[in-house]
Amino acid sequence: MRRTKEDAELTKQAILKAAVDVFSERGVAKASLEEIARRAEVTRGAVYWHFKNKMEIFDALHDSLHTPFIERIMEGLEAEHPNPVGQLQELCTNIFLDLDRDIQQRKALTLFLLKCDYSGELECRQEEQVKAKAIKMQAFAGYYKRAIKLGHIADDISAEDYTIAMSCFMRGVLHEYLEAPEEFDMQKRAPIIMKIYFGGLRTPSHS
Amino acid sequence: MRRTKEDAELTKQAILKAAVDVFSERGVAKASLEEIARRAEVTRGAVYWHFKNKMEIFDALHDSLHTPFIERIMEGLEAEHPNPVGQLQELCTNIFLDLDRDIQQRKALTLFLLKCDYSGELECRQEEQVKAKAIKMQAFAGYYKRAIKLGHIADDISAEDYTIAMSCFMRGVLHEYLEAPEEFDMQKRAPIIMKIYFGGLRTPSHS
DNA sequence: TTAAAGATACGTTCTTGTATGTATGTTGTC
DNA sequence: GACAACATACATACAAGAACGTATCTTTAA
Repeated sequence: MRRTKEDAELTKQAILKAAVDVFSERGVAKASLEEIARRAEVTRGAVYWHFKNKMEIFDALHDSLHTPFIERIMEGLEAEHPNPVGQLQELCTNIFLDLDRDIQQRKALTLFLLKCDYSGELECRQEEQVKAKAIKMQAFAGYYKRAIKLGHIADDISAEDYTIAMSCFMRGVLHEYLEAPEEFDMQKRAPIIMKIYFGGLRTPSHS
Repeated sequence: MRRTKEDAELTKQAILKAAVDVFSERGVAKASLEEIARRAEVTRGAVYWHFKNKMEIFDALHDSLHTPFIERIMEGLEAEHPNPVGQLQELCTNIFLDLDRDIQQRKALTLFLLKCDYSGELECRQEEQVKAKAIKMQAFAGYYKRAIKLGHIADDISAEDYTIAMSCFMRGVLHEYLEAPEEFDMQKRAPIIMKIYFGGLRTPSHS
């Protein structure tokens, strides 16, 4: 038994770690607190001590794993770059290369994208996602606006549409990759498919 | 009570229709057969008469809705076209425009992509998906091979990579759209984002 | 000693699968 | 074409298990 505050924190982290595994294997809906507790080598009593219910565990995971991922994306966009499209391409490539190396982060993202549906109880969570997404989209759009102004990309399409298209592409890559990471060979493929996507955007004089 | 063969078929269809709704609202995992029966205005007895269990209902839905969708994609690719990339662009655009008009099909696709996770019992189903996908990818790759041979697109990238990139893009569009169909405005947006993606692929002399 | 940290025990709800009942169609036979 | 014999198409009832949430111990750090 763990009784110090530090040990209690360890227990909590063990529960969260076990939750990631069980959620991943069974899917969030069919995961039972009993199995999570067993994997963390505690009883359900400990789980209920640290968390109100399954959703609160999910929330805790979301905050500790998904949110940082989004923030990291934002972060990379802060510096003003002379070649916005090139910067986006590089950023996106690196995001996927890094993701391919970080198993823990990959597990978490798989969870949020593939292993749960946001209907019913989790519906409320989606609103926050929408809000966070709007901010992200705005940041991206800023870069496309600059690219248009600089004449790097065609100006008969709005920055918003460029952003949406890119967002779709990124999301699709994420899904295809996470569904079968071993077969995707991200290290080799990321630079290529990013080149296919972003390389095509530039006007002939700037490619 | 319905007793003739025709009426029994109506009952079965009613159950399937109800299942789509309940699956969509609760998610596949948390949907109960009791609720499906209630919506179809029958009892669980009827459900168990027509289907062995929840998974068999899911399979029936999958066969009746997802498979035709895939076949339709394949179909459009049979005719040999002088401008493969243009044909792909048109096909993809039309797929999304049609999907935006067909609520029933949209509901079903939402189900398979957003409302269920394929871990646990549904895992076996994924193998079929993988097989079907391989066939689809091969068909698509054929078109890119032709485009490369015709000099329409850069030849320093393989047809397979072009296909994967496209597949990612399409999937991303699907997800982004299905997550909030009302806000996406597919009718206006589909031609634009397809132009962004496919327009960029062509070599300067062929755009 | 007292309150945090967790184990144990219990009651309840939900869902599933199956067993059984029953009214209605269907088919073959004379 | 009518009626027995059977199959269909459900409804109802029941048993069993899983999972949940809570209430009640137990132990130990502070």
